[in-house]
Amino acid sequence: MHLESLSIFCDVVRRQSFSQAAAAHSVSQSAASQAVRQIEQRLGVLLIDRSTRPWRLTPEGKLFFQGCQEIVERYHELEDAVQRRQHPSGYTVRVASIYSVSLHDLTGYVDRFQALAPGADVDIAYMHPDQVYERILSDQSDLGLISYAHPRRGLTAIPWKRQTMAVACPPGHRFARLAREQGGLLPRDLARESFVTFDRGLPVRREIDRFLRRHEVDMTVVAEFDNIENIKQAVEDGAGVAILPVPTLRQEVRRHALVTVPFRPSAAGAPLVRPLSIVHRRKRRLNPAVTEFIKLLCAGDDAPEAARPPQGAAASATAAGEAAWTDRPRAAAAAD
Amino acid sequence: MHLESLSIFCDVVRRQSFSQAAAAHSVSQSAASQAVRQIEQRLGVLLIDRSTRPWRLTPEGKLFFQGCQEIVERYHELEDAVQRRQHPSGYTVRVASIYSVSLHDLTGYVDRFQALAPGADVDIAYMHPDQVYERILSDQSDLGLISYAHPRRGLTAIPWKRQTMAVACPPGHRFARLAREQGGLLPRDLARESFVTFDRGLPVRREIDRFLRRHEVDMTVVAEFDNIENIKQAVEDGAGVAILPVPTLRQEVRRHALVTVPFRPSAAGAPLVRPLSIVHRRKRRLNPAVTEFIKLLCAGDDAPEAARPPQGAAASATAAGEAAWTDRPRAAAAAD
DNA sequence: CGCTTGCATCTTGTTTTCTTATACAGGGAA
DNA sequence: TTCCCTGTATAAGAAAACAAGATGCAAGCG
Repeated sequence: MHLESLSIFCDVVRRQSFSQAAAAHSVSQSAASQAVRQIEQRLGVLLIDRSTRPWRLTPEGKLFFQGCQEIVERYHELEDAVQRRQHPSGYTVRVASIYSVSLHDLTGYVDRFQALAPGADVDIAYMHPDQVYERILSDQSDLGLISYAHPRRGLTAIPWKRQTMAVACPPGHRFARLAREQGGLLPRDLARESFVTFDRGLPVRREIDRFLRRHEVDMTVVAEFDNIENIKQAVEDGAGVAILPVPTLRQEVRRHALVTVPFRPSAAGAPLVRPLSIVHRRKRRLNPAVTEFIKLLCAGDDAPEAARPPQGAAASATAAGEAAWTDRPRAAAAAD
Repeated sequence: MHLESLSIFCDVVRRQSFSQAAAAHSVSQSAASQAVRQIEQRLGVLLIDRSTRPWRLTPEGKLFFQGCQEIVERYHELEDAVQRRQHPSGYTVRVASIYSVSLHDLTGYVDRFQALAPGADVDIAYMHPDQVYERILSDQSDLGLISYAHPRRGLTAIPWKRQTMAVACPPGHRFARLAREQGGLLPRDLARESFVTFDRGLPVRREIDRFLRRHEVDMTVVAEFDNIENIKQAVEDGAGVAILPVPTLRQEVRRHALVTVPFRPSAAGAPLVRPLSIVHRRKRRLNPAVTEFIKLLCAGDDAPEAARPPQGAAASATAAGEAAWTDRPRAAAAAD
């Protein structure tokens, strides 16, 4: 019997809901249903009486639930204990992040985390996305922060933030005035504008192109880079405008080197956002500090900038890791 | 994490041997090795220090072993408790057996079992092998006793007995004298003899034919039946001789209706035996009484007749169910 | 030294499990 | 009632996990 199945069963009982338990365990509702059924079949006993609505535990179900709960808990404690013995005291959470997750974003979390878990330490390193994947897979880091996370063999990703993207231009650009006067611009205002953007093949570039195509806007690409810093520099130098995640422009905006011009809400389709994800090794138990840190990252969406969806969709955030995708074979890494 | 893996780990530790633990759990040594390794990988901790010989538990391994042992045990007790609640008291072990496992064989076991477990009851029904499979799969019986068990979807078989086969003939037959004078006959003595045997297509028939072919003996088949009773009757009636499992001839020998003539040990290949197996539903927890009964059947090889291999090969018989095969898709059922 | 024993690893075929899509049932609203 | 909505079960196909056998490798032993 799979301990994970037992855990799901317990969660189903506690929440009185298959679907919620499934979400909390990052599996489909179907999988939760099947997990419970599998236990029942193995035991040859009905644990849940589904004939009544809402369903209830059978007497056997109650008995099993109580025992299960304790067994699952004990096992988790055992794993903790074993891992704790290895790293005798004070965990270090090793985070590998892409450059463009600004330091500023993270320090807040780190401070809160260290307040929360005095013994623990967070060690953040910034690097190219390929290296992030690399370090996670080679177990040099516990967590990775990347954008447009692409499922990969041996990795699990948890959605983290969705950064809205906006047009960046020099303060003197006509768009800057447009932003002041109208509060933003429409996609079609970009038509035939000089455009500094990402290399083809990067996921972010594909997203931007899709966005422009959707709005039937044709821009003039004057330069392509594989990283945000170069793009910002080019825009500062007057090469043209760019579409970038707003939070990455904080510094330049503050020192008035660049201006962000948001898109005004437009009819056609979703706004342009850059999804950031937390990735970690799959099939690998994360130590308690890491789990805690993930929980903090996800829960603490009272974070400064992240563009949150208006409401809803945030429901059922319980365990860190709900709604994670897990890998699928083969994927091409890409910088942005 | 698979509870079975934890259980294997515990067993590996207790026996200080991967291979023995594997055998006790009816899996390959490879599987045991991988199970332990999987735990280690998940924990990111080495449980067994393999650098020394014999290997030893690491400190983490010791810790984990202690906890594991208790968790596994607790879970088993929980399953027991849940199942016990369903069948409030006194189990009935429902056995479905082919006709040719003589009643006599079983009553001894049943008596011993009832002495051992006063509350329990054994309910044996005799039927055609197809029906045995049927009843097991449809959960009408807990255990099945069949010969030449063929892997089937959803079934697990545990080797039980190996009945030596011998020639059966009427007391007046020349073979009877041969048996008295020489203690048995050689396969080639059968050449051109009138032969009553099983239907083509039955596993037992194929075995017999293979045996005769191996010894380059050509017999004259005068009748074919799909069951032992008819064959015995035909031999009694003087239709010819037959090759049958010795234990199935007990009654006829006692009342001097038939004589068994064993084969004298001969060079070419193994002796002719009929393997009997205990089958049960796979992926299904057997209740304690059933487990106990299986253990009794397997351990109690102090049984009257079964032809045991001289020595060795009986090693490592610990848990009931060592060296069981588990199903493989599709199989043709056959009577014998 | 070569042999035997015991564990690890690789490969391969099968089984299991997961996901998506869809069906179905009960409860509530129109 | 009838329709819709919510929540769970089921089906089918795809993906992952698993197990067995073959083989490799290292240590003990004659």
